[in-house]
Amino acid sequence: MALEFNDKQIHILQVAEKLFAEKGYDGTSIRHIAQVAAINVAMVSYYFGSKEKLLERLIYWRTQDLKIQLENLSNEPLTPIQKVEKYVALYIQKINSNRQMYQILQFEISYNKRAMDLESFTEVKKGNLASLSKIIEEGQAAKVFKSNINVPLISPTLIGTFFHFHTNRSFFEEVLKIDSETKYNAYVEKELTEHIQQIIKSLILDEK
Amino acid sequence: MALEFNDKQIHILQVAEKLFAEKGYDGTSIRHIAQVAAINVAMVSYYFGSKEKLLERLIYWRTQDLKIQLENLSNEPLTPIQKVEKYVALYIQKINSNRQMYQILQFEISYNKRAMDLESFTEVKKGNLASLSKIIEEGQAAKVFKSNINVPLISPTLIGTFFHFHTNRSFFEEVLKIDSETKYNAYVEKELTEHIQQIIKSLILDEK
DNA sequence: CCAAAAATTAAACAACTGTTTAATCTAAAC
DNA sequence: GTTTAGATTAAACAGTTGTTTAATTTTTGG
Repeated sequence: MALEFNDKQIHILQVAEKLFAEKGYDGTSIRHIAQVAAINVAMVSYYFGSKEKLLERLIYWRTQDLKIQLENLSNEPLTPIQKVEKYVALYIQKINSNRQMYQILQFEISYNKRAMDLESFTEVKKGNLASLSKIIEEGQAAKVFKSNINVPLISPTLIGTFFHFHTNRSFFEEVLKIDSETKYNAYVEKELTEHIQQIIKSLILDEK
Repeated sequence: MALEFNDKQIHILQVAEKLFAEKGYDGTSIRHIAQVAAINVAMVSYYFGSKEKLLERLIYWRTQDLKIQLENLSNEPLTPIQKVEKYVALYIQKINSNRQMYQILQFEISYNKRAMDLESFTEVKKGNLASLSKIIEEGQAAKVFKSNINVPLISPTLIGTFFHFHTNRSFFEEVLKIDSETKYNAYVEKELTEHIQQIIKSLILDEK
């Protein structure tokens, strides 16, 4: 699939991403996209063929960003436990900066009525899982990690915790007395990240 | 708000719940609901006023079910840690049997474009949080729980883990080699539940 | 049995949906 | 400067949307 987009196409993709994430695919009309993007309605069909193909292209375009880069991490002189911590921090950072796309994907996956090709996303998930498996195997070989770890259950906890927190943001802002965007981001970066790191360490560390 | 529904109204609510959960609110037309429920399109307006009010009533109707019953639990002769385990098991059971409503609520919360009254759900969440706080305080008083526990972060992990697992069900079925409905339910009841219980225990237990 | 109320229906309504058309404008190529 | 391909437009298209209407049927209560 060709992925060379011109500036106008990228602009449309960005507006569509925002609106799909905010109002859902079905809740967003092409006319609304056109209005926000300040273009004519026909331009979406002209450039992308259809609304559904626009979504397809958007997902394929953004999905490339969701792969966690661990090539460098593997070679860094870090202990297995440090690598896990860094993996978690990188993952949260990645989800956080791609909130909108994760939101869209989440609903496309559960409402799988559009026979959409989500294989590229599945590949990314498998890749991320394999990266984590590798780190964990290193730790197990070094006898610092438990031997019986259910690796596939780690990412649901990581992603699920973050996303449920974010979806119910206003509830937690009230409960935790967070009253500004800055404080929210700080809370995610520190408390929430540490919370998740602590959980994952407890799942893999051998407690004597 | 009156909540006495006749059989026909309940039938409409059940069909709407199923379709809203499967295809989303915007992805579900009144005509589709009417067709599945085998009624005339006008009946929805007749009984509920509008599509939006149907959703409102549906949420309010089901939300009552989402409160975790812990009155009996508190009086049972259980240790604090046993109470937490039971709390988690009850919570997962509750989410599992109300998957559809949780799906709808998740959507409505994040796409809060409909100025919907979700306060009843917020109250439930607060109640569930208070129940957990009470158990944890008991455990802290008995010196078996840690003193610095971030209680509000526990439920996002609980609910988030479950839901992300369930949303990406087909992915995990492939990875975990689960090939039947029975095996899936068994996995949720056993492995996934134990996974979450283990996590939450690690968050509250004082490790010497 | 009959009158009043409630339930049910098909049809119509206007607004909105994604998409296409055909005409016009813009900019590059020769 | 003319040709040509691409970009952009307003208008029209047919289908769907939620909702209302007015007529009809069914049920209820005296």
